[in-house]
Amino acid sequence: MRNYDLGLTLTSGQTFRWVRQQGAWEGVVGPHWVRLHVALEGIRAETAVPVTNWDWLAAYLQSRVNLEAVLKTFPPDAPLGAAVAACRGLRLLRQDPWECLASFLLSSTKQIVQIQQIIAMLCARYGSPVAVPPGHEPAFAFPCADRLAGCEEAELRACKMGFRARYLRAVAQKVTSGEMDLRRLAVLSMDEARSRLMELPGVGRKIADCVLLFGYGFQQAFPVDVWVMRALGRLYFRGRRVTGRRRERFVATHFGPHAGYAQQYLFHYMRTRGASRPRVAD
DNA sequence: GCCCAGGTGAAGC
DNA sequence: GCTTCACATGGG
Repeated sequence: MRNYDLGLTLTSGQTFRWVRQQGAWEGVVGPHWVRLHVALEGIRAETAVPVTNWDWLAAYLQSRVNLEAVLKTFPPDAPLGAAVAACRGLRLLRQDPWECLASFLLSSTKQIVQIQQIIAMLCARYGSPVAVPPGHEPAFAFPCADRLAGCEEAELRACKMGFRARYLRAVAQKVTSGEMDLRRLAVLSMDEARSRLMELPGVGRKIADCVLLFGYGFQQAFPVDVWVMRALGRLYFRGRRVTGRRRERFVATHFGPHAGYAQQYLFHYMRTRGASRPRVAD
C-alpha cells in the first residue's frame, strides 16, 4: 500500500492502544490481537490465530481508501498544503463506535500519553483476554459496555480517569440498556447522529465529532479541540479566535467533502510543529 | 509552585 | 449567544 504512514496514523491521536515493539506495531482490533509490520509491498499483518478473511483489518486501517483522491478535494491553500506536506501518508482509521465513544469520553483535558495509560489500565482490568502468540504478554479486548456499566464509579476512578468516571459509567449504562443504540446512528444523517450523541452525559460537540469521524466515517465531521482551534485561528483568521456560527460556516464550506481528513492533518501539523515554536497569542 | 492537556456542564450575564 | 469556573490527574 503506497502513501500509508502506519506509525504516523497509529500515533496521531485518533486511537490509543497501539504499542511499538521491535520495529512493529502491536494492538487489538475487536477480538483480534494484531502485529503490523511496514514492508516494501505494504503493511504485513500477523495474528495469534489463523485468519482467512482480512476485511475487518482493511476496514479498520481504511487501506483501500485512495488517499490521493481525498487530498485532491482539499482547497489549495498554503496552511493545508504545508500540513499535508509535513504529514505524508497520514490516514483516518475506522474504529468500533463503542470503543471510540468510550475512549474520547476519557480524553477531555488529558494529554494523549495519559489517555493511553488510562485506556490500557481499563482494558487490562475489565477487557476480555484475547489470544496472543506463545510467550507473549497478555492482551485484552476493549471492555464492552455491559462490563463497564456494572462497575462502581470508584472502580473506574481507580483507573486514573478522575471526574470522567461518572460519564463513562452513565454512558455505558445507556448503551447497555438500549437507550442509546450505537448501531442505529450509522444510518442517520451526520447532524442527527451528532444530536443523539450529544444527549449523552459528558459528550459535547468535540467528542461527538470525534466519534462521527473516527467511528462512523462521516467525512465532514470536524472535531475542534485546543490544537485545531489554534490552527484555525493562527492559519486562517490572522491570529483571532473563531467560534460559534462563524467557525461552523467556515469549516463546513472551506475544507470540502473530506473536511475530517483536513482536520486530522491540521491537528497533527499543529501539535508537532507548533510545540517547538514560541507560543504566540491565541 | 505554575500552566496545560484531542472538554463538558452549570451558572452567570 | 458569550465567559468563567469546577472537575481529577499527571507532564513539563
